[in-house]
Amino acid sequence: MRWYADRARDLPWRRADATPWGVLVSEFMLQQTPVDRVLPVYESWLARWPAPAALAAEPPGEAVRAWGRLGYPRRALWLHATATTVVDRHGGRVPADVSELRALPGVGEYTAAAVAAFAYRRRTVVLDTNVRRVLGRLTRGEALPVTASPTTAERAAAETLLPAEPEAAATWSVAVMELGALVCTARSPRCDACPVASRCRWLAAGRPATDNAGSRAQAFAGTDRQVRGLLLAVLRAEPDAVPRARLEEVWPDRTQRERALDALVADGLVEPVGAEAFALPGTLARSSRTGCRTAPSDLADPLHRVGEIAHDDSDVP
DNA sequence: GAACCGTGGCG
DNA sequence: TCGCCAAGGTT
Repeated sequence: MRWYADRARDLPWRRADATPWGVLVSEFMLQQTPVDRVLPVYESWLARWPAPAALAAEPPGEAVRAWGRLGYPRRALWLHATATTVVDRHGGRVPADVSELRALPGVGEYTAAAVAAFAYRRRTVVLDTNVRRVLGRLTRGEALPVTASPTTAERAAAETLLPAEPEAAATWSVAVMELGALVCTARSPRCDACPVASRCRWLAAGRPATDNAGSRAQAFAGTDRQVRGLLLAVLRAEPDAVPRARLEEVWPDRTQRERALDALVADGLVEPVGAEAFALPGTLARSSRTGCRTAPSDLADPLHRVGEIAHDDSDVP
C-alpha cells in the first residue's frame, strides 16, 4: 500500500470526484481491454452521459456507436441495459450492494466486487487477472493462474490477506491490481522494482515456468468474431441504414458473413431495416425504421432508398 | 467446464 | 511473423 501511494497512476476513475457511475463505466470498459485504450473513450462517454439516466434516455445503438473500437461491443449493450435498470429499479443511482450489482446485465463477480469496493469502499474480494497473478506468484509460487476462473481456495486465500478495515481493504485491492499491471506483469515482470520481492515464493524459486494448458488463447483471424467486428465497424461509421450490398464488401464468404450478421441481429447489436438494410439498434427516425410510411414506388429500389429516407425530413410527421 | 465474444500492441 | 495478453461475462 505504501508502494501504491507512491507509484499509482493518476486515472480518472480513481480521482476523488469520480462518481459510482464513472467507476461502473470504467469497469465495463476495462474488461479485457488495456487502460490506454479505455482512457479517451471513458472521457468522452462520461462527458456525453454523466449519469445513468442520460444514457438510458438514448437508444442502445448510440452506446454501441460510442463504444468505438474497444472490442466486445456487447459490453456497450449491457452497459446501456444496466443504465436502464439503474434508472428503473434503483432510482437512477448505482447500487452499492454486491448482490444488487451482480444482478445487473454484464456485471459478474469481479465487476460487482470492484464497484462495491472502489466506488463505495466496501470490503469485498476483488479477484481480477492481476490479483490472481500477483497472489499466485507471491503465495503459491506459480507463474500464471492454472485455472480459467478463480477457485474457491483462491478466494479464501485472498480473503485472508484482505485488510479487516473496509477502507483499507478497498485500497489494498486496487494496490495489488496496480502492482500486477505495472510490476508483476504476465510477460516480463520487473521483480527488481517489486516492493514485496523479498517475500515472493515464485521469485525465491527462480521464477519457474508453470504450464497452464487450460488457458490457451483463442484464435481470431478468420473467425466469426472478426467478421462481426468488420460488419459492425461499417454500421458504426454510418449514421443511417446501410444497404446489405455494402456489408457484403467486408467479407467474401457469403455463408459466414450471413451467419455473423444473423448473430449480430440476434444479439441486439444490429437492427434490420426492411429486408435489405441494417442499422445500429434504435438509431434511425421511426419513419425510416418501420418503412410503413414509405410509398410503394419507393420500394422499387430499396437498397438505395433506405439510406436516403433517413436524410429526408419531408415525410416525418 | 467449454465455447464464444473484439481489438490492438508487444515480445 | 505470430502467439500471447489485456480491470470478464454469458450461454
